[in-house]
Amino acid sequence: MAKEYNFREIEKKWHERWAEWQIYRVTEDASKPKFYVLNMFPYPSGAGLHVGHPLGYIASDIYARYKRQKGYNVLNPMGYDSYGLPAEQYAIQTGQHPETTTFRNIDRYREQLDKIGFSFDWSREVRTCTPDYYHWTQWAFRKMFDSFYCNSCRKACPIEELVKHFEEQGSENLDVAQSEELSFTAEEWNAWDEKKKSDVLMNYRLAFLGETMVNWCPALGTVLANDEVIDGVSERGGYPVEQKRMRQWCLRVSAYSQRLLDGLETIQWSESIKETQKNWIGRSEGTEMRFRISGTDEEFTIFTTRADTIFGVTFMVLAPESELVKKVTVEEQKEAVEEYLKQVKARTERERMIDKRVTGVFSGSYAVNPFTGEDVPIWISDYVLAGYGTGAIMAVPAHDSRDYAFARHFNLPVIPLIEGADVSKESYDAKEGIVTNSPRNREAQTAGEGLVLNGMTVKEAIAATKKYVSEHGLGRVKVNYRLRDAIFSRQRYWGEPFPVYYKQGIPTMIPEECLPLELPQVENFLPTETGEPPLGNAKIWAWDEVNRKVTDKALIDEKTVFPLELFTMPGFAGSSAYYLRYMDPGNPKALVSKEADEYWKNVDLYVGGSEHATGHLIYSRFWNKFLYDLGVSCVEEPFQKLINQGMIQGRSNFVYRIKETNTFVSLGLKEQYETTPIHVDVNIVKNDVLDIEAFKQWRPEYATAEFILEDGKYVCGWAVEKMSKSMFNVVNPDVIVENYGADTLRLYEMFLGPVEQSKPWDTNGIDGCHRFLKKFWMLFWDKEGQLQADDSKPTAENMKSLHKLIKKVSADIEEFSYNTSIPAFMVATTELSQQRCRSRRVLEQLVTLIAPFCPHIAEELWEALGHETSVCDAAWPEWDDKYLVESVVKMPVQFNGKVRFTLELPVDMPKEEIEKAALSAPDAARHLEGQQVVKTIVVPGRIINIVVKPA
RNA sequence: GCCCAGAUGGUGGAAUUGGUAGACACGAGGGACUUAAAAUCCCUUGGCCUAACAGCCGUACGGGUUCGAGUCCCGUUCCGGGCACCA
Repeated sequence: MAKEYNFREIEKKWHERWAEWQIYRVTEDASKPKFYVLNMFPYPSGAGLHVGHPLGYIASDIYARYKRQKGYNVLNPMGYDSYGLPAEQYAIQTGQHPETTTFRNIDRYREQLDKIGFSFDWSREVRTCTPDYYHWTQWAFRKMFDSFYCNSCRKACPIEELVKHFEEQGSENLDVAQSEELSFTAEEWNAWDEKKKSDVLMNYRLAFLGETMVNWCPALGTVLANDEVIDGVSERGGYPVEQKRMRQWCLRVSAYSQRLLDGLETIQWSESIKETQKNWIGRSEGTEMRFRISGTDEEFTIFTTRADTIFGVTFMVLAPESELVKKVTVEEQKEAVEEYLKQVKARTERERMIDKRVTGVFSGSYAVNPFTGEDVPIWISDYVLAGYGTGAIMAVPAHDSRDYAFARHFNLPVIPLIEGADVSKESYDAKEGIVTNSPRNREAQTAGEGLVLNGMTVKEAIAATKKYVSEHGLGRVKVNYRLRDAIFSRQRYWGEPFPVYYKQGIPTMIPEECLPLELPQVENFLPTETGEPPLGNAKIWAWDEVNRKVTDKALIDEKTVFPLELFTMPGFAGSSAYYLRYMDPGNPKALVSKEADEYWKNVDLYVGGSEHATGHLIYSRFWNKFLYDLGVSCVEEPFQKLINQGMIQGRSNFVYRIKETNTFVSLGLKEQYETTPIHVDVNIVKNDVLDIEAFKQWRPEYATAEFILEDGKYVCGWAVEKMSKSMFNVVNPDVIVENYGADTLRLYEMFLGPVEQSKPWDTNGIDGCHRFLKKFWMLFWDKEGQLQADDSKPTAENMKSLHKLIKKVSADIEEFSYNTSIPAFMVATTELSQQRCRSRRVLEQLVTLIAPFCPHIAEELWEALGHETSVCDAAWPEWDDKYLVESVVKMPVQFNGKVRFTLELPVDMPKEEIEKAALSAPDAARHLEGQQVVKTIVVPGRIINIVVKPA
């Protein structure tokens, strides 16, 4: 009897053995180099895992196992991002408490993950919703509150330093990140009361309370961060989002804009993600210029990247929210302006996006162009954003399409400044060409005497204007970033509570010793449309408890009960530094110990979806940079290399019902009838052929269905769609594991295509991978089911097949092209099988090679080969080019000055020798001496390819 | 509108980075074994022409560089992703 590949038994056995051996537990080990592999941890959603989820986990698990075999001490942890909107929405929809559903979902996830055979060190698991974890989320927030960002030293510093500065110099000589530029003296500062000082400090803290325009989502009952809003609706649920002015906790992410940008140059991420982040940060170099309001001494500042177009300014525009609006609005225009402001306010973000009509109103005032002395009208329009630059612009309709549209609509003049630019139909926006009309005539130039741009290229003109402006005190060179501060509070229940209480209205941090501040139990955790936080429903005792804890320690001076902050933190709070916690998960004294952090440093390989490009991947980098400034994290960038696995889409199947009947027609014949396509569960379809009996039982209304078949089969149609329950195209990995085994699932997920590419799941091809594993298995057993490994010397052919495979697989794993390794395994298996390879040495190495991909079968065979330890610790084999004839370098050679050769020579011939020999060779034969010609390729013309093999 | 990535058989996808395009797998067709089915194994499978050998055409489209282009350059079309009154 041949020995059967009983994957169910094998996988069960090894799951138990791994648990018993604690094989995946890692500790810091200075004798080995470290390697940190990390997956983006999942939200434990109610639907459980589908086959798309494990894709990235499998890819990283293969890498982790490979690195371990290469001798690294590998950290490969897993945990759950269990606070936040998705978990809470699921709880609300199913009418349960989020804590109940979250923990149940986690258990379900764990069960599913365990079946796939990952090498996670579960002893390091973290859950963001447990107090011993969010202790450190609150702790970091506290630290941010107590810090400001110093621009000149390019780092976060303790707020005490800033207070000291204020006491001594007021706001003089300050170069720090701030919400708005404030100006006060030391005397003023010292005279202010606590409340006022607190308010002023909010302008500088890295975590601060800010009165800002927020994305308010009434349906979700909470505010959302910019990255959580897509096309004017919420990312979760697609509910409408409106702009609302609210007092919110914010993180001063913008302080780190430049460092976030610079850091991108030091990490190995895909170009597209880096590009996305660069766009999101949106650095733009320009000039700030001051304009005087005509007839007054008042000045205001604008920002422009096209300082060279100063002579083409025909009007100015203020954002409707700008504080200047009041100042510039004259009596006669007051009514019109107020009407316009009302109108703007009534429009939601979404309406503004869809309807891009040109709107605006004249303020009645004029600004003086500092270069020409001309008066230009000041307008108010919502095409200028309050939050970017200074909320005011100089409009140059000839060279900016938005200004152009505005000018044409309100009939304002257009003055072209580039030679040959035709602005009769549209503006000329390109930053190229020769400048003219600048200035238009000498007399017009009063204040700006000396600045002549005519004849310059646009680039030269920008530089010249910048120089002139800063030298003459008309403004300054300025870099602006589009990156906004993150809104950090949510009016929801299921999140980290803020470690904040209000002392006489002053937001105050709960002392470090009193952390964590635990989330209280509440009866009603539903969000409200008005924004009243559900934490307000907490029973008094829960809050009292916290207060007592704080007061008993005499850490606050009065025995009064102070109100606590009722907002909770957003989903990204817990996921921003979890990779540090994995290094030292149980530590009650610190987020991570110095020793653990210095050993593991940062994540070497991070695997996850690209949808987090402007969310988690920005926040985490910001958070880590802050901790780096604090000296908590010893590496500035948290994720050295990033791989974005593609999404697995669903492959839906359809049946075609003939209209108004219960008869279904097969795909090939459907054109003859009028039909309606209906989604059919992909689990009752195999290779697009419908299981008719299963279909009849699927739904009661199909029990009596009739079918028009082709070739005796019912063939279904198919389409690629999102994997979702409603499309009946969800494939559960448990089912695959049950039918084919985890090793087949792992192999097939990788075989499906490049890891980084999105692709539909199609169970059809899985048989091929399963067949391969059977063949692989049979390589080791004879007809009687006996292990057929002996100590015979491997043949040259054996070695060639093996080393070809080692080389290919090693290179593929390093490059994450697992999909091309699998064919190599198939070819090698076939070759070794044909060669009737029995050599223990060869078979053992073969097992170690497949171990990262299919650990269960590898363990079983490794044990059968007589090993008592796990294959996880078997050394990764090295290849030797001497066995590889195909491994060659190609080198074009000039032959007799006329003929070119491409010589394919073994790699082990030193490069210098080839070159020397080739260049001096009177004929090619000299290279071929003592070597056997295996293949000669003569391309019509003059090219010869020669493949040689050492004799 | 701007930026990024891509387009190869019926399908998923290979191609040592400028050197015999289509590896490997699926699907399809044919065959062996079997009472039969499953499983397993073998052969064929880009298109056209041919009895066959051979030959010609083929990597979205149009040009170019090169002895030689799926690969490099220029232009066009299409699909995907990101940003978007960001001055």
